[in-house]
Order: sequence, then structure tokens, then C-alpha cells
Amino acid sequence: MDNNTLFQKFVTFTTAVHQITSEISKDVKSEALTPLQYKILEYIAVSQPVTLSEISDCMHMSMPNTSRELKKLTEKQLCERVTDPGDRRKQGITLSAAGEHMMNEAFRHIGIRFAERTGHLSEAERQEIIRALDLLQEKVFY
Amino acid sequence: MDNNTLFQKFVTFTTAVHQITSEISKDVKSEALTPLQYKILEYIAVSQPVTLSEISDCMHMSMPNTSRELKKLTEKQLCERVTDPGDRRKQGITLSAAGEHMMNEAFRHIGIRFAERTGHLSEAERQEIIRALDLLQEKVFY
DNA sequence: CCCTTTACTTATCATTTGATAACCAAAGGG
DNA sequence: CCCTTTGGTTATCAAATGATAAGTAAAGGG
Repeated sequence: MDNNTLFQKFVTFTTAVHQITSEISKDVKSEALTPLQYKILEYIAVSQPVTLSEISDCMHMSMPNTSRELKKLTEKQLCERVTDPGDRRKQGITLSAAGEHMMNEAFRHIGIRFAERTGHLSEAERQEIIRALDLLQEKVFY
Repeated sequence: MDNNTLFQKFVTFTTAVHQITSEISKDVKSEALTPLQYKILEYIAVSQPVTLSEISDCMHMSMPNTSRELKKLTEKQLCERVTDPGDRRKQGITLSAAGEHMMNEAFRHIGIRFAERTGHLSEAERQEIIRALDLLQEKVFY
């Protein structure tokens, strides 16, 4: 097939993914967080421990702005910083107990909505879906 | 398998999709647009003609803010409004020629990056990928 | 021991985005 | 023909985000 069919499918697919994830994770974040702060916590949650530079790189934000947001999150007691003993310029950033708890709650809500969406699927379908996810992740979204 | 494995996969997968799409569509938007304005144009491009209310709903923004952004886009000559003759309160919004051109350029850039990412795949792999995309779109991201 | 680079911070400013109130005009039902 | 609802506008304000300049302190190479 022409290269273009695949691209078309890719576009509609990613659009749908964005749509559904935004729907499914609507209102899961605490009122006390800005959208950006929530995204940062999400990133820390899955990649901890991380450094400021890593957050800055992966989230495409400048170091000054990253530093500012992280300061706020630290003040809110949602994450902790440990200076790397090997290189005292670096900081290892992790979620605090409160931060873990907040993110667990958020993920739990998302999980519930996800379950509503996929609860009716048969075991065979689930297996198929898992294979599809693995395939795409390996060949397209790597 | 337990319901949870699927959810875990779903989370890492959607994270990857967000990551890759953001990477692939980085810097494709004209400097003259804010991120929001670009998103709105993207939405109009795939759904035209749309009404203000539809944009407001789908993009989760208030009518006043939608109206403001649309006014700016109209002033920039990127989209056009036609009052619905059947119901003169409504407006059908479409891209202008300039708007179409701008979005085509953007999609072309994205297409190039996509091709770089998938160029090495065999025909059989492409077919597999298309099947996977269809499956997921039908069963999960509907 | 200097000098440069890396990792991060502080301060400041402009711009973008979100939220709210108050409004107008067309549609449509009783 | 009134009254309510729907679709949209304008104005205004606060908050969030982005960008830039200028700084500190540790690391590491020569």
C-alpha cells in the first residue's frame, strides 16, 4: 500500500488517543495543582528518580521554569530532592509519600474509567489488544 | 490475565504516543500562532465545517475564550465564518485558503518525520501495523 | 590552580490562557 | 406575542506559562 494510507491512519489514531486520554484523565488532578505541575508529577512518578535537567529535556521546558515549578512542588511537599553524593550539583528528585499518594489516587481514577471502557472485552480480545499495543510500541512509538 | 496488566500497558503506551507525537510535531507550527491557536486550527482542519460551540465542547474551553481565539484566527485570515442560513445564530467555520495552506505545510512536515520513523518497515509490517491501529481504535480508543 | 563546563537558582517581564459577568439577537414553544 | 433557550460576543481580571539575564557552586581538564 502507499505510504500515505499508513500516515492517514496514524493521524486519526493519535488524534483519538489524545482525545480519549484527555477524557479519561479529566478532573483526576487535585485542585491544588496546575496542569503543568500535574504533568511533571506524572513524569516523576514513572521515571523517578529524575534530575531537573531530565525533566527540563523531556518536558521541553527551560531550566529556570523547571526549577520554579519544582520549587513549588517541593513547597507543597509533593516531591523530595536528594543531592547526588557522587556529583553534588545534581539532585535526585522523587515523589514524597504525599506525592505518591496523590498520584496513586489519580491513577486509580484513571484505572476506573479505563475499566469502564474495556470491562466488556473478552479474554481473547484483551490478549489481542496487548499484542497490538506491543507491536505499535515496538515499531512506531519507540 | 488480570485486568491490571492491560491497564499498565495502556498507560505506558499512551505515554509513548504523547511523547512521540509531541516530538514529531515539534516546531511545525508557524511562529505567528500560539499553541492553542494551532490546536484549534488542527481541529477545524479535520472537522470542518464546525461551529463555535463544537470547538468549545471538544477542546474543553469556555465559549468566551473560544470566541476570542476564533476572532484572532479570523483576523489573521486563517479561517472563515459563514452564518448558517437555516439558523442564523450559528456559524460554520472553515479554514481559509491561507489556513489550508498553513495546515498542509504543517502536516507535510509531520509526514516527513513520520516517514523517517517508519521508512524502514517492510510491506508486511505496515499491514500488521494498520491492523493493530484499526483494532485499538475500535476496541479501546473509540 | 586556573578556566571552562555543567547543574541549577533567582529575579523579572511579557504573553497566553482561564474564568466570570453582562450582554445581544435569533429560534422556538406556549 | 411574550418568554425562555440557544449560540455567540465583549470586556475585564487573575493566574499560569514562557523567555531572558544574571548569578552560584561543584566538577573536571589542562
